Amino acid sequence: MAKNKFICDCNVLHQESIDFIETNMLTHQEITDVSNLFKIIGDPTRLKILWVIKEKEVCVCDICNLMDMSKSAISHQLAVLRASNLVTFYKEGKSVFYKLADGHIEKLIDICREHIKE
Amino acid sequence: MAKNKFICDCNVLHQESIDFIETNMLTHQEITDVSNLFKIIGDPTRLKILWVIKEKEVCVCDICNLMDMSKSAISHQLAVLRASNLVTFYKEGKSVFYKLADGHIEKLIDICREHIKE
DNA sequence: TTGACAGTTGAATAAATGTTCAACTATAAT
DNA sequence: ATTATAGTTGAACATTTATTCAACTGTCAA
Repeated sequence: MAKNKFICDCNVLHQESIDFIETNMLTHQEITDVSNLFKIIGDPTRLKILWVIKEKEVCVCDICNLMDMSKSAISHQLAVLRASNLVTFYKEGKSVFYKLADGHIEKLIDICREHIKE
Repeated sequence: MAKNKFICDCNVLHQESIDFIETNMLTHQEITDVSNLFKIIGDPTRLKILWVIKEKEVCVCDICNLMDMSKSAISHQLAVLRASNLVTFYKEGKSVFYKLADGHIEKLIDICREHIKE
């Protein structure tokens, strides 16, 4: 049924389509989770970080040098990646080494590159 | 070689790591393209629209009703999706029907849902 | 041709976000 | 102990971005 008489003033409703789609719709939580993950990868700085640590475990210093960015900027984005469990890390002396949490992100990036090519 | 003496003041450099990573690094253009695509899917409204039209070709009215949002808001986001060639559309009378441009996005969403489950 | 409606668009507003700066913690070396 | 350095963090600032509002186009019906 039309839920939003107050927001949308349309009369053209394809009820069967709407019902069918509503049956297969993602939950609000799923939409939130999935879009949040994409949003995180949807920033060039974070994407580049992920790409860098996908190749090798590297310390924050190395990331800064590879990306020509300040330690602070990198560290802030690493905090975002940590909060989303996309990366793990271990300390060694004064350095902190980061690596990808799992292979899903790699897969995501590859599929996306395929798409771009077309 | 260290490129940013001015930005990062680190001394701990793992040169072999840096060289190896730089060899396999994505180009600036690739980083931009890929992150732009992810950013577009990384918005809950756009993600939901994509999910909706993945199931069936529907008109803007139907999308509005399914999502409880105004025609203007939906139309603005459809414009973004059009600009990125993620959707195609055809007109039928006063209505405009949208559908997914290809199956890549579906694949992306599925992989992402897998990731979320863990 | 007039009125009604599906959809688009530009400007304005409010909210979210990325980087910088400065202060801080923790580890290592002298 | 003191100093230097790798890394983190909070506040401030500037930029981006999503939605609303109002005006507009184009199609259909009377």
